[in-house]
Amino acid sequence: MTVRLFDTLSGEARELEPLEPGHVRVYSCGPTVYGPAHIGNFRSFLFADLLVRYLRYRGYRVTWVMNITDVDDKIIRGAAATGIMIEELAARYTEQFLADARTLRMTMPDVLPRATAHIPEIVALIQTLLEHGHAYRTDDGSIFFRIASWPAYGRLSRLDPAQLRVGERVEADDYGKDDVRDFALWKGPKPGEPVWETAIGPGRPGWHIECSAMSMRHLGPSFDIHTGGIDLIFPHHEDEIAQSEAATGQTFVRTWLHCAHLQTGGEKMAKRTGNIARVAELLERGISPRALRYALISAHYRTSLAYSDESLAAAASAVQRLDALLGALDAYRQERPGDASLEALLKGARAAFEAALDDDLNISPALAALFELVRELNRRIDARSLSTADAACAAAVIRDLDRVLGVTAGEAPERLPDELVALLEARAAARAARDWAESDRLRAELAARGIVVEDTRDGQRWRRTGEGEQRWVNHG
RNA sequence: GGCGACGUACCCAAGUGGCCUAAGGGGGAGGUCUGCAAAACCUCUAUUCGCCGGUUCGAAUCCGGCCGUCGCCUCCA
Repeated sequence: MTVRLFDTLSGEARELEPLEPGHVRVYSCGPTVYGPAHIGNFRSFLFADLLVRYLRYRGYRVTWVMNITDVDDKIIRGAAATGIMIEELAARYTEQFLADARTLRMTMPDVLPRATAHIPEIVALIQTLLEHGHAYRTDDGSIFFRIASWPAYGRLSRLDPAQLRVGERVEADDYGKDDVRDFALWKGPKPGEPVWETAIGPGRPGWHIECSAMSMRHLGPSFDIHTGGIDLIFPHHEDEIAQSEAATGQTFVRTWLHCAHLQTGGEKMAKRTGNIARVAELLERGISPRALRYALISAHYRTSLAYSDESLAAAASAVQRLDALLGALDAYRQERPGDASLEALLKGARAAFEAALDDDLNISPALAALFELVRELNRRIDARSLSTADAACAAAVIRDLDRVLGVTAGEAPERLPDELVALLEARAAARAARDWAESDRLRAELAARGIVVEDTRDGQRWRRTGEGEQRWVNHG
């Protein structure tokens, strides 16, 4: 069994064969830190996270690089509008991004390179392109990539350069271009904009060049996987290929993976349409981060995903179903011989889970396999047909599969204040004495203090009421 | 205008020629279990896959047309 991934450039699914056997190098286009990212952005970051988690689950060593664009037109405008330095604005939203990423349990990339920390690499790349005749200067000190010098331009996006509509938003300072379709590698100095004094003159980097410079700096001139949103295919990734391959003469990226858009209200979630939701706002509304993560990763990455309050609620229920099972397995105690068919059940579920994800990260059948296992384990819990050791074994398998998904509750349960623990213990005692009136009174009292209690054959379990992060904790 | 994706139950969403009288999650309706509650389990909730033709022994799956939705075409994850 091998991992197959759908490559945008060739238009076909291909087996993953890392350049260096056993070691996969992945570059993901990360955020431009001009404001807080919305959850549509996070869909694409979490898709990359899922990829990395699965490859590691599969035993690959993975080097994952995600860039942070900390200088661009929007950041400059944003800083000017709020009267702060661009470094300050970028730092603020970089922090915000990292906080949101942690909230959503995104694996931390091995490297998070910032554009402003890679000016020498960017300049060197542009110098090479100038030397090879793929780039030219204009009067204002800008440097452009000459599309006409690169016949393969348009292959990734399947666009014919000759057919490209010339945008209406051509800036005044772009008039010096030889061809309106040429794109900026370096932007000449302008008042009020950051300027670097470099060997190619003063100015600042264009958007596309940073990804080429940073990916090749950290992963080499040729690497395995490059991810991003589908909207980056053109022009961003098309430009990356052109400038990188024109400079090195080598294949830039072996497999291009693109994540489809998050849809809400029937259209793409985008800042310009205003139909956005942000992680911090959802947290304030009491949404569980794990439910949000589940909602964003639970559909195949190449299909657009409908997001709504309803989809979020469905995700929350699905996550709670997993929580409830794990809680039940952890509390389960039964002296009896082991379940002879359990091993085959667990192996079968794992095999189905892996087969689905091997197939271009097809997560839907993987989740189906997981939930079929959940139902079967619940049946066996009800039937008391598992031994204590069986239950622990089953829980371990679920948690192992969750290394890929990252949606189950963490290991460290919350400690309740002593007075609430006392109430739980009093209730357990009342139940042991079959004093139902007292038991119900204590349940109501706990409920009034925000604690839901349930009774199982293996004792009480509790969790906090309301929205937000919830998990069942077994108690006696 | 050019290029592309998609249309499966109340919602989300797999399945891309026979194992489909169509996964899984959510929601809804009944039931079992339970002191009660919750959880869990069981049954039901698409004889049908946008519409119309065609190919085939056989199609949700292939082909053609039509209708509809969405995306990209130098801000974009």
